[in-house]
Amino acid sequence: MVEKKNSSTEQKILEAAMLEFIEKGMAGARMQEIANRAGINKALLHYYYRSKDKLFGVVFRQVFHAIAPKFSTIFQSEEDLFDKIRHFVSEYISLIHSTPHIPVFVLHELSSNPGRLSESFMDISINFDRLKQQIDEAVEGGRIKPIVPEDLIINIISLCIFPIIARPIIMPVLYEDNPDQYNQMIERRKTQAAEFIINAIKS
Amino acid sequence: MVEKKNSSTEQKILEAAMLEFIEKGMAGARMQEIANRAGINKALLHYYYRSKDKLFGVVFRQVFHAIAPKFSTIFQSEEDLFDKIRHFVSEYISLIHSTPHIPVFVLHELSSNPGRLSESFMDISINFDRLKQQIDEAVEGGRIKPIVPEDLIINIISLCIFPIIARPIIMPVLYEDNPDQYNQMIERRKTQAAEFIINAIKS
DNA sequence: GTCTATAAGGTGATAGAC
DNA sequence: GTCTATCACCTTATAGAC
Repeated sequence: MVEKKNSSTEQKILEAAMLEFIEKGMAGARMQEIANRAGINKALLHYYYRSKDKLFGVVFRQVFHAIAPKFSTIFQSEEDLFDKIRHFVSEYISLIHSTPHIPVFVLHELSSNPGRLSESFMDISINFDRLKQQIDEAVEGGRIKPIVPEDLIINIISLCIFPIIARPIIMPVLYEDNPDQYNQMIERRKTQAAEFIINAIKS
Repeated sequence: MVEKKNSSTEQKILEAAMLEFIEKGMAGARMQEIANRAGINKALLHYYYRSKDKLFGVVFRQVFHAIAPKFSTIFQSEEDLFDKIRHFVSEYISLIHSTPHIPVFVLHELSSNPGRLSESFMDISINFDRLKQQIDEAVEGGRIKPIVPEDLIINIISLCIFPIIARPIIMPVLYEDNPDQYNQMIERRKTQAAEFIINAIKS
């Protein structure tokens, strides 16, 4: 109780920093703009977080965790394989669609900063074991066509994320810049993408 | 013939600028570093291209054109639908794999710069008409399951590009940072991804 | 904890000699 | 065409008052 507005201010800074970093990236973000968004002074940023680098580190870790752990949660469940795919695709498209800029932000920073941010997913250790096991069993049982489990997982995630991060290209090229048509496509995918995958693998 | 090294220097600058911009993005790129890479002086950059902004504009347009027009070339051909998919997937994965940082660069810049770069694909006008027509015909003829042509196109492209741009995450998470395993997966995809798609749609 | 003022260094761009 | 030297501005970070 010693610091009244401490926790609140610290939180406001973090939220402002997320918006700024996600939108502009580490190199394009400005400490002044973060301060403006948080409604406080620039010097306070350095009081709570020592430097731009430190602040970015906190933001990146938090942002990455916000979209990565969802894998484990659903993939580890004991649902039937096909239902698990349906479930995951629907949930994950919704999640990514609600924060569509995060994946490109993460990929861009990992690209520009090879190595430096690697620890960010060291501690995540996403667990695909149960899903891989299910896929192997389904292959051996003849329920689905032979496929390398990792390949199928990559296909599933690709079909969820890419249509959302590629919106700036898809919308003008395929939908004449009509946002409604684009959003309808995304809605449709929440069920159709899973059926596409299931058709692709079932024997 | 008035300017001896003109064309050569201008070209060296452009190539150096591509490397720098693709790696660091517009905000992170440094004119000094571009000059270093080109083996010339910083002032020369401004002699040939007026400003960082102009130089970036030239680079972005050229980079975007390098990966976008491939769509039309293959998609417009008169191959059978299934063979066209096989053909495109193989060619496009090879192309993207050879310059894996371009898609994230393009998406990041389009994200940070909503509107400003829109003209870049105004003049491209990728032509999906023939492919869409083929898909519609295959649906009506009962050769493939009902699907919206745009949805199938998005699926195809997603399965080609995402596994490559997500390498910084896929390699540590799925392959324990082993590049060989990752590269084998990409090689496998050149044929397997097309079969995955064809299985998904064929009746 | 929060502010104003300012230091210290980097960056895009130009002037002018060769 | 190509270089060196330099300007003007912007950005991170800190000092110090309240």
